[in-house]
Amino acid sequence: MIMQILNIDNSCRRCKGLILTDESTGERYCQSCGNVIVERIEDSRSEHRSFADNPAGSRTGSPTSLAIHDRGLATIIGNVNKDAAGKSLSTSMKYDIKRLRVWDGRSQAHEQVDKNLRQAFSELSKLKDKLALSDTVIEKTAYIYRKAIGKGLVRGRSIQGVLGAATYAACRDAGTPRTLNDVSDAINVQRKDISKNYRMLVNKLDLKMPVVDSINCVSKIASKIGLDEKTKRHALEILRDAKNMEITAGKDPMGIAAAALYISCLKYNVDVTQRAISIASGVTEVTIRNRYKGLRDKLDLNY
DNA sequence: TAAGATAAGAGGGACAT
DNA sequence: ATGTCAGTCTTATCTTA
Repeated sequence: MIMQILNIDNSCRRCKGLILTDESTGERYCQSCGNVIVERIEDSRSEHRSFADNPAGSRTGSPTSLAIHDRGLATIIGNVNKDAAGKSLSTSMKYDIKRLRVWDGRSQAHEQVDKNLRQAFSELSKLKDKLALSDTVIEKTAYIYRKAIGKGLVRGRSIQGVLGAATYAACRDAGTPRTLNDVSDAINVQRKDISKNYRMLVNKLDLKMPVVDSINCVSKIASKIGLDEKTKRHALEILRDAKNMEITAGKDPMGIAAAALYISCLKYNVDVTQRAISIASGVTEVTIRNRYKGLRDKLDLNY
């Protein structure tokens, strides 16, 4: 329902408004009505294929990325004992090159580390699709994962567990609203493991994580259910008041956002059930009710 | 069928031992 | 390091309108 096929002319089906892309969240949304079209961002980097008028083909080589095990910069020392001019090498030179070759091989393989990265980044590209993550988040995830490997934090833990944690951390850092449950479902690792690894990463790598803002959560939920702009705005007002009264601390931001939206729906007589909001937000109905009660009592709302 | 109530259980932070 | 405690959230079940 909320997902629509993207029009060829890049305009919103509902109101013909211009479609914009939010680089940080990877969401494509309508400029005028806020309707989220599809939560996926295509890789907009240059393509690497040869053209008829450029038979040599590669202009720049493959793009370098942290999310490739060797960053796309692999270099191998060949196995032929010839120099650049094709002449055979001297005996002493052959020896030196042999030594080089050994070390080159070792650095290529990086023993376990390189294997680990290969596997991790293959998982990461699957995650990118499942969670509709932007390139920014992917690079950030790869960066965090590399740091974790470098500190030997992956040893004794599952690759997927740590990668999931790195992904979650990258999302938090980029302000892309993905919950532990989102990541957990996508990578098929128990939520508690991701969360445990996430805290470990934050600790050991001294990551500075911004607190999840319930305001970001509102638009995520609202677009999933397809609520209009007016309802959304009122929910944001409720959130602002709630924050001023300091009744949001220690609560799940997603839960607060869900409750604020629910209240907003009641006010404008929008026919949305707690269940619908619960599914869209990933928090249970009970939690929504609790937050709803809390907000209603503290803010003197009479509906 | 949606909303409200209640209880049991899990996980994590704060704090003391 | 380990244990306890208060507070939060989830799951499950029952009642109410």
